Amino acid sequence: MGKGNDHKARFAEDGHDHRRCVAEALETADALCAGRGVRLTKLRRRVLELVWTSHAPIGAYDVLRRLSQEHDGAAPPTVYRALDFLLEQGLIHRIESLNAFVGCADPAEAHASQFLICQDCGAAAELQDPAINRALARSAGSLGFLVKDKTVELRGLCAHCRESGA
Amino acid sequence: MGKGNDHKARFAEDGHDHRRCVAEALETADALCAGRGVRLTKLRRRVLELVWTSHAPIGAYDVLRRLSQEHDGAAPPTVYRALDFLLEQGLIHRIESLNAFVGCADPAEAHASQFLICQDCGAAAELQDPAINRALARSAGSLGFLVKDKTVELRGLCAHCRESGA
DNA sequence: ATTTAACTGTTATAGTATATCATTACTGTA
DNA sequence: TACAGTAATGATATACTATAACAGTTAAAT
Repeated sequence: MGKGNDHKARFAEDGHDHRRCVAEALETADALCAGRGVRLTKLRRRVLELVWTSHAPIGAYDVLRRLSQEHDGAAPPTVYRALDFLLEQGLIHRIESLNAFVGCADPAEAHASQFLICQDCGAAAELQDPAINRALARSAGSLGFLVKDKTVELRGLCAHCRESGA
Repeated sequence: MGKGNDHKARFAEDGHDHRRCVAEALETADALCAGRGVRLTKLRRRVLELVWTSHAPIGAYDVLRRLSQEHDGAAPPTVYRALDFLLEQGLIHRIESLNAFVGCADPAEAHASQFLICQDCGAAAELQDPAINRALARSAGSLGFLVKDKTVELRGLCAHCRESGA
């Protein structure tokens, strides 16, 4: 997961080894948190794993349902606190139009990301297209608007679902 | 904890006559709905007026609170149905990152819009920048993704609030 | 005037998120 | 090691957002 080489969207159907993919994300998170002096506790790490394990963006209450199977007394704040930590550390993203969360493909650098969300298979692909960011920055800048945070979410059909379905 | 949508601010158009602005939006809506053969009922029209009057994005339950003052038995479905109709007709937009609704500045043509949302004054300015749409279309198209719906929301500080405050 | 479809009323409930205070666990320091 | 201070988690309650389901009413078109 180097930083320069990952600007292409990847949908779940690409046939990658998702177990390996999750394991790598967790290792990356361990290293990042250690380097930053913040604590990726057992609970937070497990929530991150649950988010990553889901192919598609997953809701907080779905995380809670899974966590509850192994963790007595898990309650909404248990999950939301962990998710908040992971968001702060850039380890996951929140998808506003779905009220759901997804693992960040490139957590080493803070970044505003863009998502392509397939309405058929539910997968979300993360983009970081500089051309989009340039266009947004130009437009906002021309109005004197100081951008602090961006939400860019495109919903539709991924290439795979276009072919196989509709 | 009521969210208080009594925001003063309207950026990009400081000092406009908002009463007039609302009246014009309602007239436009009347004409559009008549032309389309759909019914802008008294209730729907009043909800549209409440959304426009707020000027900053307003939540469904804030609309409900105001509607209840004049309309016995108003309940969540009362408001959500009206909002759904207005969304379908393109008379309002939903802002995903706020769970709130705002009047559409140009309802005559269906369009995906972009928003600049000021975190200080709460106002939302609607953009329709072709350069942003081109960048989005190119990026999605290059991955074979068929875009059906777009959410573009930039949060930060409007020019006015940048100067006067933070 | 009657039929039919659209709209609204009403109650209940699902889904998403946070406030608050008590308790436990970690970190640094004497 | 013992202690104090801070961070994290437990636990309960509640707020906020949205929809389901069915009954009753109104408007439009025959």
